[in-house]
Amino acid sequence: MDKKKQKKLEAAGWKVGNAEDFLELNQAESDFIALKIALSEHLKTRRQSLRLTQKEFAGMIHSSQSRVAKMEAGDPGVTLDLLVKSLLTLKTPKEEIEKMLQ
Amino acid sequence: MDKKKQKKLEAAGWKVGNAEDFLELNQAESDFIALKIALSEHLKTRRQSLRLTQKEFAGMIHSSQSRVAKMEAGDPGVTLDLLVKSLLTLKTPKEEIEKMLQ
DNA sequence: GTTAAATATGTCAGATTTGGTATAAATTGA
DNA sequence: TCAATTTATACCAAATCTGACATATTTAAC
Repeated sequence: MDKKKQKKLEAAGWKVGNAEDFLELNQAESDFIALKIALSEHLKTRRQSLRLTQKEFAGMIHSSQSRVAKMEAGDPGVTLDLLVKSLLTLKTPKEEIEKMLQ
Repeated sequence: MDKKKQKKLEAAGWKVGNAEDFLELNQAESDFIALKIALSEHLKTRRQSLRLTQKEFAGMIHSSQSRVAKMEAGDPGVTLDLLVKSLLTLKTPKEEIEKMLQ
């Protein structure tokens, strides 16, 4: 890493010159995974509270029962896009989405 | 739509029997688009406040300058996943992410 | 105005995600 | 128990998204 960039990152609160920048990326990645898991769990809870089957809900979001199952299982091959679109379709209150951000 | 499903949806606060279910889906979709735009604008602001160039930031998230430009431009072909990963990499405070949810 | 740096725009092959389908396993209600 | 419903798992071709690259445009500094 060149000195110029290092100064900029340090000014921005980054720790550099060791393995920290690598660790920080991992932190972002694990935060991202944690967020997806929180969203998937919430999706399942909310669908169930609305007494909708996976099949019924799949129809509402123009998807399939199997994909809804994967969403709720926290399958890595499910995008945040799909999870958030689903929660928005179920009109999840903003306060509940905020809670998921810890 | 069959009666059974209609009852379930009505109990969940959905308006059915007219064009509302169609409109509701559009509402979720426009909410989703609005969220992505809010995130992209915030990403640009935050990168700039950290005095990072698009190229420098691209390196931090193992992407390219052109993709960062597309993210910040609110390009439809950019996923929420990429936007959120980017914001997490920049250690965006939770409070700021919450604000973006209106 | 010139130059260099930064950003925007267009393209594309490879990778990932998608809905759909099939079917297995689990849950429910009698 | 047992049949019906619901959910989980596996697979696939089509669609979408990705980083990379080329290049045009804008911005900044002199």
